[in-house]
Amino acid sequence: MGNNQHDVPDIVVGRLPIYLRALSAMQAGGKHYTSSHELAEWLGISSAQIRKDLSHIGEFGKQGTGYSVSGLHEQLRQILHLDREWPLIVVGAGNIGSAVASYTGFAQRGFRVVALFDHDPQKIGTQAGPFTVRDNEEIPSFVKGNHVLHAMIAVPAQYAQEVADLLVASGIQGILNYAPINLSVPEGVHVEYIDPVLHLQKMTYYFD
Amino acid sequence: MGNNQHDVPDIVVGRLPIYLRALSAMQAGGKHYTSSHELAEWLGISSAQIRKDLSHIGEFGKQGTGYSVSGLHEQLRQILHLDREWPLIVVGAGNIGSAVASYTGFAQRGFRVVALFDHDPQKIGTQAGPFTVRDNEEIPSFVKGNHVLHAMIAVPAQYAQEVADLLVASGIQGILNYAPINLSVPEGVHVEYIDPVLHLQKMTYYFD
DNA sequence: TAGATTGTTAATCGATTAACAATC
DNA sequence: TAGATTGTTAATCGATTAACAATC
Repeated sequence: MGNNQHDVPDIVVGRLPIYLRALSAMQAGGKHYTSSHELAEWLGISSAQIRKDLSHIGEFGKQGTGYSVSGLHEQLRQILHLDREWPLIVVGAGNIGSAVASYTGFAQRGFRVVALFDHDPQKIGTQAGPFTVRDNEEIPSFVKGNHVLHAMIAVPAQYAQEVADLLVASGIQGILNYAPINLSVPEGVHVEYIDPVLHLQKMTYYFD
Repeated sequence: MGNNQHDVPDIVVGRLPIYLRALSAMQAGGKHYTSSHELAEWLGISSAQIRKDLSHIGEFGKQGTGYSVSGLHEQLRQILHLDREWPLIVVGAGNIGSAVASYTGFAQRGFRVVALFDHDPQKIGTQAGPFTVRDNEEIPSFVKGNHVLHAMIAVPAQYAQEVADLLVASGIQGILNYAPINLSVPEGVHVEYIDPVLHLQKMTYYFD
């Protein structure tokens, strides 16, 4: 009660999309109601954690009954600002960049790739899935002109920082970086990382 | 001193590959020594955390001097069992699976994709980068015959669980799942997840 | 030596879990 | 009503940080 949106811990914010994803799956499966216990089992976490997490953002359940799947889904969508479609650009038209730009999984979940950029004159102008590859030099005007806030970086590690600098200078506020390197960005710009090798290396510790 | 490998907290194990990655970058940059302070600034975490994390696995530094970049790099490689090359298979020869199978970033970091599988008769036998797509039915014999422990799942969400079941039955012990769905696997099998949309959705909470 | 930095201990901080009154 | 489940409080657990003696 009286939960200010801005005192939700980051770690909790990070789990809300996971809850949303589970609720989508339940909805697709025709389920109308669920409980913290069921969600917890589904996700392999504790039911107390789910109730506690949700309590940071509001009250969505009914004692004895649990949660309306579609109701909670809709609430989470609004809290995460996913009740709209966010445009997104991809920089880097190699294997990863092209694959990710063509990925069809964004549409249902609040995002749409609107352009694919590359630095290489050999690639500029070529077709990659539904996109004609644009010149990196067009990034600033494109980002400003289309009110784009999100970008994915899929260039080799040695170019990632300069691309990030260009993106930030262009007005990008959220970067998802596929290059295996840490970026430095100004306060206020969000960076997330995807590096499959880190995940694999984490597992090998337990192997042998 | 007397640190048993098995009392290293998971959360610390998860950071060791990040340290390793930073040390590789330093090494590539010709740096010979570093300190917990320098690493910390590089990674945006505290120096105390780095020293504390490393203390779980041994003593690698010298007072006054810090850490030998190559020395600590080598130690971490050994602790993470990356002093060998791990074979890896990819299931799903769509956009993402094909891109990831062709990704050249595995080789230097301990992994090598050795086969790409798909269920679709239209795809089996076709070429995807350096791979001829194999039939999913070959997975059990291939995994056993080649002592493969790691697999990446890059199939549509609705098939991911059955693929996971097949992989586990074949002897796979570590799964990196690109499908946006939670998998259930037996005790002892490691699962890691990559879902770019979760990262993007986490950021939009802070936007608007 | 003087300055720097480690590895470790103790203190702090924050996240997770357990428990239960409220109530559908 | 009786059974179930929420939202919340208090207890526990674990992770991070601060501080510093040891020492290169």
